[in-house]
Amino acid sequence: MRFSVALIPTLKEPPVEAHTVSHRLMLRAGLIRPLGSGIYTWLPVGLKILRKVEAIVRQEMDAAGALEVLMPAVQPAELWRESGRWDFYGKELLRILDRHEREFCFGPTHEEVITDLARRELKSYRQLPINFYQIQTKFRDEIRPRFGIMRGREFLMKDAYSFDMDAEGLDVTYRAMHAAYTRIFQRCGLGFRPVEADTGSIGGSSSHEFHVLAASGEDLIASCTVCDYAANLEKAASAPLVAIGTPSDEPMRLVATPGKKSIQEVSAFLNLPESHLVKCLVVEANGRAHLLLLRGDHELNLVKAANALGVGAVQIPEPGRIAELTGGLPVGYVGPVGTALPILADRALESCLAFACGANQIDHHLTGVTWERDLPRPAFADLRNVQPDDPCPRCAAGRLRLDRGIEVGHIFKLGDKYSKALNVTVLDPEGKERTPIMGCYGIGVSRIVAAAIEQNHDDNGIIWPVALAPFEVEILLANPNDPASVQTAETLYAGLTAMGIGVLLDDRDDRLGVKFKDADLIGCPLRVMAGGRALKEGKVEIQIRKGGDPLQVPVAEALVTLRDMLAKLAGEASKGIETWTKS
RNA sequence: CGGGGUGUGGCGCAGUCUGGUAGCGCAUCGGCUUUGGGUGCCGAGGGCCGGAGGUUCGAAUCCUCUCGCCCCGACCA
Repeated sequence: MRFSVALIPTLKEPPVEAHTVSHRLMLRAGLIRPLGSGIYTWLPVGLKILRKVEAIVRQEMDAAGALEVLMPAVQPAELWRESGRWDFYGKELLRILDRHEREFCFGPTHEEVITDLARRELKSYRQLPINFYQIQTKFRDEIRPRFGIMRGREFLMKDAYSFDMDAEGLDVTYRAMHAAYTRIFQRCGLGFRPVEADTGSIGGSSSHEFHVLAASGEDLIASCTVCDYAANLEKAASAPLVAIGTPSDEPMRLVATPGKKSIQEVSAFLNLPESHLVKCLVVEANGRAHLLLLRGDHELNLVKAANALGVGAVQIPEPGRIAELTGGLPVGYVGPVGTALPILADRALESCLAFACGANQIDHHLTGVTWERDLPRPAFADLRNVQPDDPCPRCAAGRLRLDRGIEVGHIFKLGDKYSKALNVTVLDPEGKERTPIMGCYGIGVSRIVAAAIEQNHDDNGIIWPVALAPFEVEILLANPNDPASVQTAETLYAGLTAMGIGVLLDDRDDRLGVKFKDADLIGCPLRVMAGGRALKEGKVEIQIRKGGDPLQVPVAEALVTLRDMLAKLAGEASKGIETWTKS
């Protein structure tokens, strides 16, 4: 591509609303332009990157035996009523009416459509297992779109849906998808990590998320410093903690704590570490109030709480509502001793010797509270978020660390939720009707582009991994009015193109400084200077975008050198990944 | 959805409080200059000041409504 005739509208300054690195750089490098909240046009260079990701995903899905289809983006409400999701899905679902006022939605996902296809086309166990995928634009009307492409409303997604006869078959398919995803992210040159995820209310047996590790990631993931254990924060567990607490021969005592409500305040006032306090949280689940107990220095995990209480979700009531539920108690003094509410305590409290907590009396706390002596042992469950340095639940030696990640892939055993609701059956070898079980597997194709930038950039711009770069090489034509420079640049351009290497030729009649700045911004892995100082000695200058000293090579050797350097860069990228992923 | 902010040429902003008919930088176009890190100088084009209504002799500026966009909130009692 020639810069002079392309549309690559780079910007010195991005619009104010862009805050995250990838959003700013995508706008500045001329990859995308916004059209509305959370919706973007992909400009020529941006689209090249998107297509590279798409090609890698497609190749690996095909290699894993999945079959590509393309389903409608617009789906009839009828189908969603059948699965029960029309009323359940909420405002994220963009609902539209056609000219006959019939209801449709713009698909945020395609379980219904694929399951409908399956019930029409799948008749026999001989057709199974089968796995369909598509790469398609989705629309989810996010509460708050942000971070540009990262959390847009419209986005490009690869989604796949598998059908197996039984759980053993699904296991095989699931593992194949796990392996395919690993290859996809490796080939993209990204530092990533597969982590265990909560299966939530759908209740499947397995779920993994694939996260690109980046400081700006929206999600927290926990991983063991020794073994392979890794899970997202919703799911991550800890091995039992060592017992802490004050000696238990102290009697329980009522202490006046006027105006001291927060754990921090009470801890300072009573001169006790926060870990020796118990945090008492009133929550509501399916209209029933519960008292949840946590160690003072621990945080409640709402997903775990919902799982432990066997409900879809738990709510934190407003302070006024809490007062109603506790007989007029202001928040801060609620406690487990003498409460009428059912109690569920976090596991970390199981071994607590004695603790301080609210006294169910305004401006008072209890100290030296001891299980059995002062109150019966409640039910225990894992309710908290793990913290850095918690012991690993898998191995004896490991400790957990927390990192930020961007979720770019998710694989999930669905079970028979949709195949049952839409009545998919196939005949088994005995001629009996059976309901296949499903898995679903998503990749945020457009999100990968943003995630790659979050992970690979410097102050001057993007640094593309070779596999995703819109062009592997950018040629800077030093001076378009100098015939020798032009000839060198054109020869390189033709040569690289003939070798199948993507190349951007900056042939604009502009100052070199401008070209340098734009080249850094756009971030092609290699930059070649045609003309200038080097050419006076019959050489071109090659610069690796990642850094290092520029290399001077004779013009005649330039093509071979560039090809070899690219191969080396691509190789380094995938080697780096192996050390990241461990497993 | 709740709270806050903001809307002035393509981008970044000033002007709004204290009403008098719109300005700066970048970008664009023309000319000269410069030519290894966003050159310098001269000149030009481009804005019904988000929209509607109102107050006023007069509204970017004041009032009402409306739309867009951005930020914060949905654990720490």
